[in-house]
Amino acid sequence: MPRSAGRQKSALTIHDVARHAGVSPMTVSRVINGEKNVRDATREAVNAAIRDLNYQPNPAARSLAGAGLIRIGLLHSNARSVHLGELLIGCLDQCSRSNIQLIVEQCDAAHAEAVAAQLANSAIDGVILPPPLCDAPEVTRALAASQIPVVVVAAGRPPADVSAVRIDDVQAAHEMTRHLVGLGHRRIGFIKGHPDQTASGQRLDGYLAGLSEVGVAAEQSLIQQGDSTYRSGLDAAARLLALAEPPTAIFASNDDMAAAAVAAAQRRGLDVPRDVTVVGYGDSTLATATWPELTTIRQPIGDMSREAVTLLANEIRARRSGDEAHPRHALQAFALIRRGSDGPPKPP
Amino acid sequence: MPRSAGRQKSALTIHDVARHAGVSPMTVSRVINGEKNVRDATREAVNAAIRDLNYQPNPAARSLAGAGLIRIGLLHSNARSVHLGELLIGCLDQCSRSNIQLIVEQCDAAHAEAVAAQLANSAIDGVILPPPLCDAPEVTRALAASQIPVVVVAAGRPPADVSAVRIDDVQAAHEMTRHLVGLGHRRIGFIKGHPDQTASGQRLDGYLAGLSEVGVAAEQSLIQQGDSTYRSGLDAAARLLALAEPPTAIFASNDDMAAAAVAAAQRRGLDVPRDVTVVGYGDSTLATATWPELTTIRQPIGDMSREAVTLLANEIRARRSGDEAHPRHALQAFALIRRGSDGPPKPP
DNA sequence: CTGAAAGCGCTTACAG
DNA sequence: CTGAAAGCGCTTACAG
Repeated sequence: MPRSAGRQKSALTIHDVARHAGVSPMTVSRVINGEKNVRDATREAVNAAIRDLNYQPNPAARSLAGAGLIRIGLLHSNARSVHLGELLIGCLDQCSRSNIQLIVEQCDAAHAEAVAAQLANSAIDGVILPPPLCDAPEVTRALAASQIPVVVVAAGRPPADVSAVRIDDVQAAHEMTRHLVGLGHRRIGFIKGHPDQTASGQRLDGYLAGLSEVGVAAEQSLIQQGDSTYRSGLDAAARLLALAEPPTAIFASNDDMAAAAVAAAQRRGLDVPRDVTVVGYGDSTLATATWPELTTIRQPIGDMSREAVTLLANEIRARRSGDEAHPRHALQAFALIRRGSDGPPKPP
Repeated sequence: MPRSAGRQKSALTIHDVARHAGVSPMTVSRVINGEKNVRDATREAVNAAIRDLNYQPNPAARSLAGAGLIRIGLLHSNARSVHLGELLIGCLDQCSRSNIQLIVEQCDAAHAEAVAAQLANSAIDGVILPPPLCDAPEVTRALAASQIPVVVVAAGRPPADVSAVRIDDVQAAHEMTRHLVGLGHRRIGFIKGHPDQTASGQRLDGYLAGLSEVGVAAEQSLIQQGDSTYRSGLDAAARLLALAEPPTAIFASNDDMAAAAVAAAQRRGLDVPRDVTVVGYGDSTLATATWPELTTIRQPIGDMSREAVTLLANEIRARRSGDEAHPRHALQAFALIRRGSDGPPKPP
């Protein structure tokens, strides 16, 4: 008898994979869930079968049979953020691998308590907090009050009592400064980010370390305050370039402000990078949506999101099985991405 | 024996409701699904029990047992796209409402066939195609060959045989042109988008219509070809501004090129909008990550994504129940967002 | 380290 | 109009 019309074209199941690999369905399940007690040879055979057949586990079945679906909330402050796309791709990817349900919610710091209450009430097991929410004490406090585990992503100095995934902002900014010095720059301007974001301070520290490493004294006039927006970068860069002895390079602590610094330089008739070098930080979508494209520090937001999901899921599982859940801090590798906005200082 | 620690707090089931109402679980299922053949009295008893117990059906169980979970694929060409965040937010939102699984996959037009094959193989029921994939014939053709229903989002001229959600690009560009004319502009430059994107042609048509409406003849030199990138906008705007009689306003057919046009003007020492007006199209994240912020046409990408999911789900359900599925074309409202980059022409 | 059995909560297909 | 049986695809708990 044929399958009824309403039925889906039947997808592959764990049994197909088991048959293909010559093991039991149970073993396939173990491999899928990354359990320990499987011989390497067996594991590889199963993985090969999964690849061959292009098998994908049925999430409904996993939730139904499993120890309870994990539901993770991703709070963001702004749907227009330049990092949101990558952030979502990473979270989604890891969630689908681990059969975790992702609930995405918009949240202003102002309504943190209401949102936390709602999350607690709708059976959310944990929350991921990207910038700038990761640095909003109202939000982390409200979540802590509701006993909801949290992992902050890309915070400069994450609170000790919540999990975090980040890059070493001090090191990264240090390396960028070293790169600039290596190019021959000695007068390097710096544009600080929003004072509430803990990463801003870390990046400044890295810049300072890079300078002192080669015995260059920091100069107050070369360090200008921005607030992470394009507009603030424009003003800060203008101040820098109007200096009696302007910098030969400008290091902005995010890409928005770096793009603005490029614009500010060009407005004064300066060519980037021939007349002045400009570098950014973050490698947001903006870094390649400008000209010249920005030399910048790549924060691997996608991978950081993936790890955040994993950390959070582990913490949730530990809690469910009654174990104590210790917050973990993970550091990921950054990279200096060289594009078109940097070069040696202009010969006098 | 107690439930194992790992198990979630067990929720109410259809059996609890059945017992409470004095019927079989099957009857409860019928009531929940609004089937016809249930006596009114029985139906009411069941509904009362559902209310009394505050019962909520388990979605995982329904998907597993039922006519099959709907799985929708979202194909994107680039994780760094400035629209991806909003697009994902919209799809995710609608999918969670309708108990649909969203699978996000990266796809180059070059590997369209491989991706289509993989999707067909992994039991994806339908695919959403945002720009620029919506205009890639290789992709739509490969999907059609695999019999996978498609809905394209934000295509200028969607193929007649696939569903589509879009705004009226001709009208929108027409309205923007009318706005510029209303401000007093008569020499309006236009930067065309990538020739492969069907929306580019539509936007040009709207611009032309707006001009002819007030009896202004189109001028070839005022219409410059771009390719939708920032870089191309820079060059096109430079050509426009170098004209013997330059335009008093520039209408770029996307925000990337508009941001570039602003930069090009500023590089020539022109103030935007005092010396020259620049407007964009799309309201991408870029529109507010520049200065002045761009006056632009808002494409409601979030809502368009939501509707795309709904359209696709309906088409999938129709197919499954053996009905013929007609592609539908939905038009959403655009809006002219006025920000800081437009003004009246500079008095001579 | 691996597998056979039972069952997650619901719906389908059939029988009355 | 209603119900008893089987099964969706997976995981848990147990046994070896």
